[in-house]
Amino acid sequence: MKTDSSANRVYSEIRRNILTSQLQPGVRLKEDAWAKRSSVSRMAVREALTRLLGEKLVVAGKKGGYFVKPMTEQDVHAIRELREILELGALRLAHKKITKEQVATLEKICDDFTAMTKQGYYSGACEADIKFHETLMNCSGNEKLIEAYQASHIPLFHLKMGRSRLFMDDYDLTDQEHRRIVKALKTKNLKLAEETMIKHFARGEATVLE
Amino acid sequence: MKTDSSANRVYSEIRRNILTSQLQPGVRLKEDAWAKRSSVSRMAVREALTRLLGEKLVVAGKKGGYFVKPMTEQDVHAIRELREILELGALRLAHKKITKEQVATLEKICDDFTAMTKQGYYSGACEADIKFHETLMNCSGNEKLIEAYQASHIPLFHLKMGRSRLFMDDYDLTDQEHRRIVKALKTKNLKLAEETMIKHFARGEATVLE
DNA sequence: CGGCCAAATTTTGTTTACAATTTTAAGCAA
DNA sequence: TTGCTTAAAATTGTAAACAAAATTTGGCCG
Repeated sequence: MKTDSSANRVYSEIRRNILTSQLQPGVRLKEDAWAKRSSVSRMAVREALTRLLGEKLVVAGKKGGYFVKPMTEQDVHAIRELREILELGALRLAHKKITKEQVATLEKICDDFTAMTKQGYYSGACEADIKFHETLMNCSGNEKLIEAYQASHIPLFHLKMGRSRLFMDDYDLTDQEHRRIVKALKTKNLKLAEETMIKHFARGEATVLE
Repeated sequence: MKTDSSANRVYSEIRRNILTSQLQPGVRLKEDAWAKRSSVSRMAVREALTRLLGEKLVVAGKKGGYFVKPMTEQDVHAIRELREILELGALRLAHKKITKEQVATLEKICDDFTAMTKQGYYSGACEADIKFHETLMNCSGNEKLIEAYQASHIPLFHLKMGRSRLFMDDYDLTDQEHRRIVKALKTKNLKLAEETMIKHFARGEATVLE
């Protein structure tokens, strides 16, 4: 498949819409509607939708048709558990092989996070938060682990988290915890990094459940 | 998509062929050839292939066409690491919530494994081995974790392992380790279960690298 | 003999058309 | 109004046809 094929274009467009919650879970994705909207043939849309089916971003109705995959409360909890497993795993791998440059990148992201929260750019801060964790995953150096992380659709989960994070206190704590994790990695203190990350996630869940 | 649609049929067929290594990594999957072979239209095959693209079981060539995803030596290592992360995570969750019935199921699979190795059914034993680990994942009760495990295409990895497992000694050790893990879960000895599983995987890698 | 160019073939990308199914809407009687 | 039946519309599933691109083939020249 060439990267500029029409099927690929509409695939990217629908995917982005789902991942940014422009498309609500459960809504039906009509082939003709997307074909007209994206100025491609209906078959291109079909291809895009079956590909997203493979990625488990959409589900197929028993009587035909595709729907944005719904996310239950149970899913939110399951994804949080999975995220913890994957990120702690990545942390242990990163601890062994992280480079100075990678540490610097993480520190830069922390600074960005701080700056944006101070100036009231909360969506931007949320993006920096996501980026922090993605970068940490990359530091694991394990391509399959990174794939698994991406396939678990953290952005969707993170959005749900982000919505409930309304207070300034939470941003400050998040910032401190991120920085403590980086520092622990820098000083090869795996134990501290692990403990901080576990607390980080636990607090995240508590915040959501409030 | 109805479950008996032609696209779904050919999807299942190609998928099974990849997962059982009937189709070698890297080979090109020609639409017309599969259309004739499966007596469906070419578009149905295209759908199947794009869905498999979403599942990352095939890759798209830059100049078009689909190919069975190749697996490098590096991938084998990465998947082993990922597997360890996911299975240890599942073990910790299972430790908290495993039922008597689930323990019994695991014990039954161990017995099957023993019986088959004794009688020389080594492919069967390999299947029982895969089943043991899949069942363990199920005991975690975390649907997303199970999905991640399945999406990591362990069967392909396991086949590579299985090929190198030529000696009877290895089957015996595998059997013992499986049983020790089940016993540890039964007696709520998480520490022992973890240690045994870590050793189990370490030995697995060593066997392959020989 | 080997490399290179062009024609022929194969293969994929895209569109259109049609059939089958499902959903929606309308009419009608209780 | 409500529930049922049936017609109409919308939507998906399937196939065929065509265009574009890539691959192979075969011959030509050095």
